[in-house]
Amino acid sequence: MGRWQPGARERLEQAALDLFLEQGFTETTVPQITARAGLTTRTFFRHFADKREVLFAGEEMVPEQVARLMAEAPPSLGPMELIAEGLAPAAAEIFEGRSLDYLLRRRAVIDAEPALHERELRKFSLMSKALEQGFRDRGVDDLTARLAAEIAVTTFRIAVTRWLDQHGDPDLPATINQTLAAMRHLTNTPST
Amino acid sequence: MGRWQPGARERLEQAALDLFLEQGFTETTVPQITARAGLTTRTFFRHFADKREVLFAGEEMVPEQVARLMAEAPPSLGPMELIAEGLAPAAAEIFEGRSLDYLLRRRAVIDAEPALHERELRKFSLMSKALEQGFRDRGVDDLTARLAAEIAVTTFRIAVTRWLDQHGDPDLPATINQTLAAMRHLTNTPST
DNA sequence: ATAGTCATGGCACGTCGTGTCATCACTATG
DNA sequence: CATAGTGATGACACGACGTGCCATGACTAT
Repeated sequence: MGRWQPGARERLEQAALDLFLEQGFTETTVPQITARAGLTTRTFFRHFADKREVLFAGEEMVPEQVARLMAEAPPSLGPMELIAEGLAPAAAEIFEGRSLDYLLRRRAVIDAEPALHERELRKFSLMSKALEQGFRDRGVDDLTARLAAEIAVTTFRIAVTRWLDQHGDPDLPATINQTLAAMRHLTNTPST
Repeated sequence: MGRWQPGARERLEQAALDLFLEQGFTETTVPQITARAGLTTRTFFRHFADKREVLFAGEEMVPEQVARLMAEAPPSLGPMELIAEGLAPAAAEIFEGRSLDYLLRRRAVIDAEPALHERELRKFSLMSKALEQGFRDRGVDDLTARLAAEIAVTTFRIAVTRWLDQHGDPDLPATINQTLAAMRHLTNTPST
């Protein structure tokens, strides 16, 4: 036993998600969240930079995870090969420990609130920055690194959306492969 | 002469951009902006939904512009052809009337403030939604429409970044073409 | 024991953004 | 000329957000 009830951060996340689902993000105040978690308002802002961040906890490690996975990959892989091979493992690591149900409820809250969508876009932007740096570290030129990073994130985002739309079936790796195949088919269309 | 000094909105935009450059976004308060524009705080929020929006005025018409341009394009064009032909004209219309200097100063402010970057990402997201709908209206299937929309926006964003990095030379249409060519080259790389 | 550490509580405060009503110049209609 | 209507702005109160600062109190190390 600790000096305080342990798991304050997790209690805040749980209380916040529940309240957002019950009565909406805007209608939920920080004091309401902390009251349900048995804490005070000031403590909330010690754990999360702002009210929105409570839905994105744990994602601050994504850039580091991406950097590590890219550094571990065989140096011989080109950008598109790395995307094709690395996206599914990366997704598995990012979503590790979170249930499909949690992801669906979280998405429902985010989709209902433009301010939360904004924050989610920023998280993907940070992920893209990490990918871009990873590609550069592998010797890819600046423009290609930037493009490959954006392609990877876009494929990831669209695949996850489709995967959640179908409640997890087919599985995420298969959906990623389908999405990537569609991307290649589209961009390989002749311009004439 | 009107009953009030005309151009309140424009005065607010100008005062805000100047103050953001002088002392930063966070350090600038809305009363400071309105004082410089000769207005009151309440009036600021009648013109802009929040403090960040003052930097994105006029962009609310982008989705409609995109929809119109896509509807006017020859129906025979496939998604990638439409992107290749339509991106430069779209960019010209979106940036019409804004000087390179204005775009550079605006970007400097946005890049210095994550909250503003978030808002910019949301604007691009809305542009993507409009593109996606436009592709669907042209008979493109859902997945391809989504992918094509994201490809278009990504190409647009990266090209504009590169164009501004080089202070406008080469011109934007040429930079768009280069960026799109690099995108095709990357995605056409064999996976083996 | 005693000092140090660290998550939390409590409080004050500035800023943001909204609801509400008043003002006041101009416009339309008689 | 008179009167009612319109629309942008002013003025004020208020709740919520987010931060700075100091106090508390339980655990830890020596």
